[in-house]
Amino acid sequence: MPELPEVEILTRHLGPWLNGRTIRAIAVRRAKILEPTSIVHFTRTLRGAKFSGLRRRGKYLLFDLRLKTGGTQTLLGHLGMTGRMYLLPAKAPPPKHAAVVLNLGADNFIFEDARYFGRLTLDTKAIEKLGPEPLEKNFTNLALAAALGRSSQAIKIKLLDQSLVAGVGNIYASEALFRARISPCLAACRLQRREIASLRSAIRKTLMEAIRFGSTVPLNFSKGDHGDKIFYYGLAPGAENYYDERLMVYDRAGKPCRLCGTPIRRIVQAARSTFFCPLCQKLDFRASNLENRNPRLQNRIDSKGCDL
DNA sequence: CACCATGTTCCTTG
DNA sequence: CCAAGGAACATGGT
Repeated sequence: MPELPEVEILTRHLGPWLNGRTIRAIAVRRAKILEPTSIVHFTRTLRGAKFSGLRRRGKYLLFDLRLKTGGTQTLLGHLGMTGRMYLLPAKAPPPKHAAVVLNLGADNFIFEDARYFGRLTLDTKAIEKLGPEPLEKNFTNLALAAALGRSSQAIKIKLLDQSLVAGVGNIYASEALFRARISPCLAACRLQRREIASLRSAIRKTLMEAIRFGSTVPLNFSKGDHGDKIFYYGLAPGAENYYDERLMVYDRAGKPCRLCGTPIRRIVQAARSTFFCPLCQKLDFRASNLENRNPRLQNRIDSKGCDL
C-alpha cells in the first residue's frame, strides 16, 4: 500500500480530521512500533497534546503537535509494508493488529499494521538521511546524475535507495523505468545524460499520476456501511476497470505489454521483484525502434501522459 | 505446504 | 571506509 503517492493521499485525507484535536488517552499494544522511543516517554509526551498539522516527507508522515507543556513536537510515522492509519468511533473495538490507539474523544486514531514493520515514534532522525523530494524543484537532472555517480548497481535497485530520491518504492520503481524505457538492469553509472533526464521526468509523472489517481477515483472510505472515516486503499465497488489499467508493468508477469504486446517479465533484483517489458526496455535500446508497437495501445498510453 | 508481499535495517563478505 | 548481497523482522494471501 504505501509508497509516496499513497502516503501523500493519506496525508491529505487524514490531516483535516486530526487538525485541532487533542489526544486524551494512549494505548500502545505493540511497543516495537515506537522504537526507539519508550512507551513511558511516548505516553507522557502525547497525553494532552493537540494535532496542529500533518505533512509528508518521502514515505514518512510528520504529525505536528502542540504539547500540553506549551512546546511543539513532531511525531514521525511510517507505514512499513502493511500499515494503515484512520479514525474509528471510540466505541468500536480496535482491530486485531492495532499497534497504537490514540483516543481523541469521540474517535480513536488507529495505527494498524499486520506485519508491524511500521513506525510511530518521537525520534525523527530517520528523515535526515532522505534524498530530495521527487516532486520538488531540488530534484534536478544534475542532482540525479550526481546521486547515480559511478555506481555499478542496477538502476532499479538504486531507485529504492531513499537517499537518492525519497519516496520511490518497489511498484513505482518498475513503473518509472518502463515509462522512461530504461532497462532495470542497466548499471546506474551507464545512464546517458538524456536517459537521466527521461528517468527524472518519468519518476515525477508516475508519482503525480498515482496521486491524481488516488485523489480522483472513488476510494473505498468505509468498509462497513457506517460512515466511520476509515480510509481504505482498495477501490469502491464499480471502479475495477479503472484500477486494472493503473499499472503498466508491476505484477503483470506474463501479461502483454500495454504498448507492444510482448509478455512482461519478472526478475529478482536485491531479493525483490522487478517487472519490465523486454522489448520496450531493451538493455541496448538506445536507438528508436517503434515498429513493433500497437498504435492503438500507444495512443492510450500517450493520453495517460507517457513519455515516449 | 510453498511462495510471495507496497519497507527498512543490520550483518557479512569482498 | 565503501559497495553489494542476503537475512531478519511478522503476518497474511494465494
